[in-house]
Amino acid sequence: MSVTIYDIAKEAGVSASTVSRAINNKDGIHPETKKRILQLLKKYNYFPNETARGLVTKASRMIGILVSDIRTMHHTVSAYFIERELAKQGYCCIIFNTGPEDEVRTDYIQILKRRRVEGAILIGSTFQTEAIKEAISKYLNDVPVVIVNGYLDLPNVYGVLADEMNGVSDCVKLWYSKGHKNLAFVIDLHTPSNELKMLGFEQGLRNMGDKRAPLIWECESSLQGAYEATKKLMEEHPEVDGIIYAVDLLAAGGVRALTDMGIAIPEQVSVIGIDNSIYGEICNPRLTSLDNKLMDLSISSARILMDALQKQLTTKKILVFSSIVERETT
Amino acid sequence: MSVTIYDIAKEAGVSASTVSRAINNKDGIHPETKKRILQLLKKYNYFPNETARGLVTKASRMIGILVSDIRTMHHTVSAYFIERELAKQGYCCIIFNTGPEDEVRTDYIQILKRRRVEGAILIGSTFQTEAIKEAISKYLNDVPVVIVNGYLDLPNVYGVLADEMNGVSDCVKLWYSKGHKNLAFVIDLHTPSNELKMLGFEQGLRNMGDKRAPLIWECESSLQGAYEATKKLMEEHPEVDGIIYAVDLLAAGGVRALTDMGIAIPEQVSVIGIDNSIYGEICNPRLTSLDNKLMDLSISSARILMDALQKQLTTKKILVFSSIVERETT
DNA sequence: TTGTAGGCGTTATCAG
DNA sequence: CTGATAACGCCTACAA
Repeated sequence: MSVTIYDIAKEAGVSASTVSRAINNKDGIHPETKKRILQLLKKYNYFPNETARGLVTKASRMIGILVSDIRTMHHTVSAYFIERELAKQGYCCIIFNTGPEDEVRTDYIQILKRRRVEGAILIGSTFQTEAIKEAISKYLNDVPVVIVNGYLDLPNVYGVLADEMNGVSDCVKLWYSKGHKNLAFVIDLHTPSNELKMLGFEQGLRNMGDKRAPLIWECESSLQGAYEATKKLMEEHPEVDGIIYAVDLLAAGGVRALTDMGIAIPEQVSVIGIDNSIYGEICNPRLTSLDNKLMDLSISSARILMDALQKQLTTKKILVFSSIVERETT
Repeated sequence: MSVTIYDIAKEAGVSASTVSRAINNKDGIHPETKKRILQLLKKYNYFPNETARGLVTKASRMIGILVSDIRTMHHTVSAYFIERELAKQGYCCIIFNTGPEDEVRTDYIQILKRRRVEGAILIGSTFQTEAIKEAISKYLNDVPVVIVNGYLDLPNVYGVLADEMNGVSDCVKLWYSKGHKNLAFVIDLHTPSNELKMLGFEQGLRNMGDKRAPLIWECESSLQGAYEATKKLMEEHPEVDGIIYAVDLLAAGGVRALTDMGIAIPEQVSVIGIDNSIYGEICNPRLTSLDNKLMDLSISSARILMDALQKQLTTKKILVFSSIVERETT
């Protein structure tokens, strides 16, 4: 089908090895010969078959990316920066949307193995499960694996985590400084990441000397879910004057509910989201949000993977600090 | 490194070909032998090297996806559905964020060639340029290529397009029926897709018998850009009572500007976005939007690629109808 | 039913 | 400086 190194060799009247030398510009080849070959390569639009090349060099130069659903805003952003960073280093990414189930994810881990990826990045704390740990140690134990916002204790696994726990704790502190002391935390999925945020919420309250039971409020994982949950929350707990949502999208639904109820934001109820995403800017009033530094997190993940690939010892686990971006809802 | 077919063969006391037969469950192998081999495969966590396999079967089972920037909401959605559809068929996607420049994109097309992808999907009308056409005919002429929302006249290129032109024209009609007749179209990038929307706007006006010059308003491609442009638009053209934005994100910025100016939506100014994205639902009031059926478009793209791969003749170019989803801004 | 031999497109290691 | 030759891991005749 495609033109091979042999076709070029024949045309140039040399051997395949000489052509190979020209392609990979190794020395030990006559400049004239090289020039002649290079012209032919261009003439025939020759491109080396990376697959064949990888077979002998034992390097696929492919990285596997697993993500639950790339449409989730913060995962999209991660995937973007990771791809950019890896492409810069000449790697290419094969991406799979795995959904939430461990069995399906295990299948994809096997697929990555078959494709002989040189490394993998799992985006999201939900990959932090026993089943995934087992799958990695069984099928993907000979290449570095980085988890974005998660970690598994395995020799070849690295973790880059957002310090959302302290971030949320800081949010509580901010509210106290503004006189908002009846706080609620609205959570959708109980992912490891969200659990940590919740912990931060509880710790924040304790730090402020609040002895009451923290008000944790469950909601469906959607704009509408947050809308309804917020309405119910305010009906049952009219004293609430500060709500933090596990992610910006939920906060947007919450803001809408409060607005519809005629509740003044931020005077009567102050609102904070998490992710510092575009959602927060579309929201009216504009959302104050905990910036978990997704870009840094993602780029670091890619870099750590690259370091691990070059056998440079890197930290197994790093933490990236979060910071509050204040807008109009606080 | 990884265990090979030979390792298994040696352990099982058979030849490599017998192992191969067991793996690809071909007949002409003793059930007992097969069973024994299968056990060993499991025991050693053997997985065939797809790369090596691809070399001989001449099938990489990889599809290349090129997208300007996957963070752009409608492209994210496309990439998601395309990946899901292709994965279902056992293909894996290698994705690159190319940015807008033709030279860079040409480089990526070459990379796809080197990787010997079996097909490619280019997401976005901006791939509809002469330079890309040339690159495809030069480097990627032996595999099917599908353009999402675009088309190039090349034997191996297929196009799946949203009928946004008629969609926008329908928006104009809708407005007329509601008595809004001083309309404006706000555009950021002059992509082929946006140009078509603009054409639809102009045609819609003509259909209504409007002889005035259509009011086309330029803006920067961001939430803030749309915000500022809208303010200026309303200052210079206070008579405007209907604005359609090239994409939802811009419309969200516009809605915000109108709200800040104390303009009643939709009574005083009616607003329509395009894409029917989550942005429209976060926006307050909720955005009426032209649904360009991105999901259908994307799934069709993947299906057409699959059909083309199986040499089933498919239409070179299909059109998917858009429809208006009315919410609170009209 | 099984094994042998050859080849997929490259690179690497030797000789020459 | 250049050319055989042997891998890389797998599949597919063809032969046994």
